[in-house]
Amino acid sequence: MRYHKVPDETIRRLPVYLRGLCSFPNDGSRSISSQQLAEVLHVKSPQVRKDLSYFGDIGTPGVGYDIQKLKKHIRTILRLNNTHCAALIGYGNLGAALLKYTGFKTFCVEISAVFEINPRKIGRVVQKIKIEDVSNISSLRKRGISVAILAIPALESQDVTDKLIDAGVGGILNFTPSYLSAPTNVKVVNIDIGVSLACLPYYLPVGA
Amino acid sequence: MRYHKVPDETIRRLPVYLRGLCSFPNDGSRSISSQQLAEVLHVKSPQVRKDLSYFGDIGTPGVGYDIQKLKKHIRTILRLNNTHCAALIGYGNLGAALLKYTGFKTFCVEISAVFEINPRKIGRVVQKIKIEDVSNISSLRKRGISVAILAIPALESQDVTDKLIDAGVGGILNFTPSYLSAPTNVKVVNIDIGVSLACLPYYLPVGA
DNA sequence: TTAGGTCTGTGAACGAGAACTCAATCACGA
DNA sequence: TCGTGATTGAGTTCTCGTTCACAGACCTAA
Repeated sequence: MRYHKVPDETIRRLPVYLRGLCSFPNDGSRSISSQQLAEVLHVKSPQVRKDLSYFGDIGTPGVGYDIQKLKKHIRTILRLNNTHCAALIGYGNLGAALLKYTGFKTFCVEISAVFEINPRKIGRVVQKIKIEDVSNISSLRKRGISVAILAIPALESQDVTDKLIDAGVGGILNFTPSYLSAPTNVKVVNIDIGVSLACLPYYLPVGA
Repeated sequence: MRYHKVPDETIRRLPVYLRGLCSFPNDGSRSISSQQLAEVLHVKSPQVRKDLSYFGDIGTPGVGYDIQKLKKHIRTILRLNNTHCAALIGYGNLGAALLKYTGFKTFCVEISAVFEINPRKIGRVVQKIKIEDVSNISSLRKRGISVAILAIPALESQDVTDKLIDAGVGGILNFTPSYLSAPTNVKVVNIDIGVSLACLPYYLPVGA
């Protein structure tokens, strides 16, 4: 693993590769070429090779990539070998949907704690998880939870973010429409649903 | 408006600018400089100027941008002047949350139709909207709905997408974890929640 | 009317990432 | 053992978008 800096875009594609591999017919051929993988995922084959080459020699020339080995390799790179526990902050409409969302399983991530500010929701048990007060966020460090999903109103987002950072959280998936200020060693990934939707009309044909 | 091609990234930032402007104190100063705007939105000021300059001379040198005029201008560019109606496909956990989501209002987009494949849900009325069968998607054209939000299982995503395209839909917000094949005149914006979350552990400090 | 300060618009430099290309490597069969 | 076909890994080129820097436009005030 020569240590050039790996582009963020590459990291973002790795889960896509992983999911593609998981849905690949496991029986039959044990190997897959960059071209085959590229076709399934709708990217270019040099892209696949370049992405994977950042992490050392994974494939074998003339053959391709061993499917099982590649899956394991990507999981190791992304640190998805053992199940990661995540905290969900905000049990509103979106929060409730995210808690039930099944798409995290592929990536060995599991929501194991839920926090709320609304006293009427605190204490309720949902999906076997007891909703806690946001003041309990400080306990995340000793519980070994270092990833958080933020699904609360914009107004409180920075306050809660500060609490999360204090509690040792190193990665935040931000569904709020606000910019979150955080130290460089904390990774924030933003999902701005409103903005994503607002872009669409621009691309509509002029008549519509 | 000299017609150089506008980068997608610029289009994506425009809604962010718009939201920033909306939350700006309307009273007092009527103008805002690129630097002020940049500070609020956490981007660089040349970026703001460049983005806006793609669409002609909007600001006035020595003064800045007239807030009201700029808002109107961005809305015009993004075609958000009059309310856009969108169709929601899939009333599962996520779909239900999206229907209640209030973040679309800022951008004058409103969900005005809901479709489902599950017969037990069809006919129910939610948020004043009657859930329809997916076969009704073909009626979207004459109803003037050209934007769709896709929140269904991955398996059916391409089928439904084809139906949407047949019905004249020109923009799709895709929450499914699948690649959607669509003609170039149809814009697909992907939100892959699983992938976004799966990226986070990579950035955690090595001990965690 | 003019001088000075402010801020935009834009061409040019810069940088990051994607695509291309090809030498090096491997499996396999003769 | 050697030759052939397939495929990777990585250096190079290309493309796109961001940042920079400055000329020119505008406002204000004297």
